[in-house]
Amino acid sequence: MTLTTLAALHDRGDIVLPEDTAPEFDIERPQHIKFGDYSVNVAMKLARPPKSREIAAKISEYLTELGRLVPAYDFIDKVEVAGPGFINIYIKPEWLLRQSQAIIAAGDSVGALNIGSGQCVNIEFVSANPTGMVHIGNGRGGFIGDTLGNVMAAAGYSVIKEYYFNDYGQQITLLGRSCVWYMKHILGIDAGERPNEGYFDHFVTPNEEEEAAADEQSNTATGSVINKNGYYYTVAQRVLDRSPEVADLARNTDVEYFDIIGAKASSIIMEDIKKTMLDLNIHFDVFFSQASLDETNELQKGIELLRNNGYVFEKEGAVWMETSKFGDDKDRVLIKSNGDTTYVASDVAYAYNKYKRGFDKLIYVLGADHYGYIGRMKAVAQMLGHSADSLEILIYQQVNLDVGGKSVRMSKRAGNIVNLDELARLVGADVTRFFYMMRDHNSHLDFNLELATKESDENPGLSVQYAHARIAGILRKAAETGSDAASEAADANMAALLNDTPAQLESELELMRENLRLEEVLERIALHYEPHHLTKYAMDVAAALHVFYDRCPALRAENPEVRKARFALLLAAKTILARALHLLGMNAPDRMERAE
RNA sequence: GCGCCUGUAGCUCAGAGGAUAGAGCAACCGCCUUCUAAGCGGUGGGUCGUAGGUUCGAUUCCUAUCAGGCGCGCCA
Repeated sequence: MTLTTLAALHDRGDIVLPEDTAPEFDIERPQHIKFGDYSVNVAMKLARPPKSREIAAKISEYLTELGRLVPAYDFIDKVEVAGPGFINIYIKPEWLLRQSQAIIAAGDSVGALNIGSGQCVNIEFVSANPTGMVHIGNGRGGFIGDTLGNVMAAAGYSVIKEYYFNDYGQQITLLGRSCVWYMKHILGIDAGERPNEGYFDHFVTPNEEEEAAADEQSNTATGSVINKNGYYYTVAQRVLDRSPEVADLARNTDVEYFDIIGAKASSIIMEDIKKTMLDLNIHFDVFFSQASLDETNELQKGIELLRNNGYVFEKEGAVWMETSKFGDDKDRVLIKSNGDTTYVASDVAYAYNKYKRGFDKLIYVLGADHYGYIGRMKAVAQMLGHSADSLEILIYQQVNLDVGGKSVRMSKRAGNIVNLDELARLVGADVTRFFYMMRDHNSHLDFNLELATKESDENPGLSVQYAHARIAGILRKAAETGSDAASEAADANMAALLNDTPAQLESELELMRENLRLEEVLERIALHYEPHHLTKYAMDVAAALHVFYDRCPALRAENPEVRKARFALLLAAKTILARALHLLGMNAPDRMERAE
């Protein structure tokens, strides 16, 4: 169903197309299968009822003819006109069933597309500063970015996943000062009052101290005693273990030493973050250091480029860029009046660096608190000589804790921050990933830790893995009885299933319809940056598999031809499920072990 | 004050201008001599925040409004 179809009908005088514009229409999958596999609304776009029904009838006749005469259209079973002029197209059952073998043949690359046609895409996500652990809030970008990257790579884009970390500037100094304060406690030196600003664990009260020692979530406790199990205390200890010479520096209060110790602490924290990411199967190709922008002089080059392009001016002793010329709310400072470059200046340099590396598209996955980035960075893209569309910012909404049915914001002050590695340890990486990916990035996420850690029945992600494991179990069983499901499936005659009971055939066709949706789901995700559709899709395939499983025994099929054909369906579904799970960064297990 | 996100079943959420608005969980009723019951079948549950508008057709687009969240630094 294309414009050429319409043109042909126009030429025959069956329908009248508008002279100047190509008609817009949609090909969609109806909600109910009784309306066909595909439905086209072009007739209603061209005219109002009842005229639209006449047009639909003409198109329907034409398509029926095509299906009968043209081999390339022989998948068309029938075409019907319904309602105000819907053209409903039904696919031949046998054709659907036969696709199973193509899916099996595609294997791990099933669903691969070429809509990206090799375009280079840089996806930056997480990018949490190495001054503390990634928690369940700022970790959300990890799942979105990683899954989106996986899907875009499958869709034919050349994808680089990147983590930008800020190892530069005042916060490292602050981290160093905090670290020194803890070191003094460790070394038994008088540490004095705790600095107002910086990175600290919560205190514990004396009677909570023992309890806290046994409880790794001890940062929920507050009191007056230093928490020796607190994260920053342990970081300070690790800095001392690794670099005993800094014990001398800790006695010194000079700022330079804060920077040195801050750098050591930050690299330890960065290692922890990397480990957390690894444990959650969040993969990065590049970890990009902000400090390196200064070392390579790109910080200056970026500013120079903007200056040469005429977007830089001076005001009140500071150097500004005219982002407001490109739709930003206001202009932004690049160099402060004290001579320091701003964080924004680094952003310019970093974008400059990315474009220089040849990326066609820069995608930033950022939290809602970075909303202000959109206008400014799109302006930067244009000032650097690229289109506003070449830079895309995905804003994910905040993650709150769901405590007793109430949404509670995580905060350092409240001491209720839950780290991502804790969550991964409690519920496992696979469930964590699925849980996060069930929601649109635009939606708020209320994280119910209690529920997430509860019995796994409530986690639909496991039902998807179970579907995969179920199939693997059947294949295992087949192998035990000396048969090879794969080779049986390879020479199966899928038409054998057409004699199944209506209920069986229905479930078989439904399974194949779901299997065949993978490509369009991936396309939608890649084009609209909506990776959450993948979890819904995986659940749909799993549900179809479970129904099929209940209705259609394969090993015990009385007819050997039916058995073979069902093996083909099982292998196809297994291929699809494994692919979906892998794109989600999850395991596709061959066995499920009950955690009871 | 201005801008962005959200408001859909008891709960958490899907829903690409289409036909009778869906899923998971929770509740209730069935189904294991069967390839794993982490499953399947069934029942109940909705003024799609509210009010207008555009359209043959609006949960979807526009305007207004209410509610919740976030953002509007020479911080990072």
